[in-house]
Amino acid sequence: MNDSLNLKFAALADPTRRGILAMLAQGEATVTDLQKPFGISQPAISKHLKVLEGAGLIERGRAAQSRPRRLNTAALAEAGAWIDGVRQLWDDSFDRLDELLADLQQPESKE
Amino acid sequence: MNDSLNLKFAALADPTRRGILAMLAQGEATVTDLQKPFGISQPAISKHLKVLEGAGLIERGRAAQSRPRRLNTAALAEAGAWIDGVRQLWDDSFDRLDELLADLQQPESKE
DNA sequence: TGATTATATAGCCAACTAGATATATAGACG
DNA sequence: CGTCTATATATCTAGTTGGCTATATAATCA
Repeated sequence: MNDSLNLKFAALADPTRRGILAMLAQGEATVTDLQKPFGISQPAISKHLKVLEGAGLIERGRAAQSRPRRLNTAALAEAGAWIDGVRQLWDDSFDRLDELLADLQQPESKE
Repeated sequence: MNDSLNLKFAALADPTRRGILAMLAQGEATVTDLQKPFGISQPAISKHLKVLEGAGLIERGRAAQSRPRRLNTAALAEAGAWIDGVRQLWDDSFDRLDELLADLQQPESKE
């Protein structure tokens, strides 16, 4: 259970894949387009795209013999939501109450 | 260059580490505390903590013989900011102008 | 001091990953 | 049809990773 989140974060862990996502944020791009900026082989790009697609982060279109990729921002948002969730949990947590109390008990805190 | 972002996303790629972060979102915890929920060895936990600390996502305190870990939300926020940046880029992109135009040229769009 | 508790480190191994090259598939076009 | 362009798949390999057990360090306490 939540495997798709797992796939998303695993996909985001690679810098080349993040680069691909950044490129796709500016619009659709073909495999050949995507290959240029990174100094790696076409199969390597295709493999990365497969991972990204498996994570739902991108989608595959079709135009003539090319398969332009497009960003799926909703899937990206899910990863962002996990991060926000943890941060929110932290912000709302009462577990740090003792710290606050400790602070209040030392009125002459220098620094 | 931006290596620290890399470390953050790599750290987030593992489900156990995300679990640890989720636990720490509710307050400090020791290595022993953290070990319980996951069915893995103490050294495995320590290794994960080392990765998380290397990414700046957590910090190490000290209390008697224990080293309680605490979440660093600012570092987490940086990963979130990258995601938001890509989404923003997509939202603001003019590359999809043609789509809009195509839409406008079909006035009888139902729905 | 010696025993106990908490954590870290070392070394090992199986699984996975990112890259490469070689080859296959598929559509476009003359 | 054959050729070119675009992409996908197969196979291999070196490097990384996540887990383990065994052991080391470090602080506490009797």
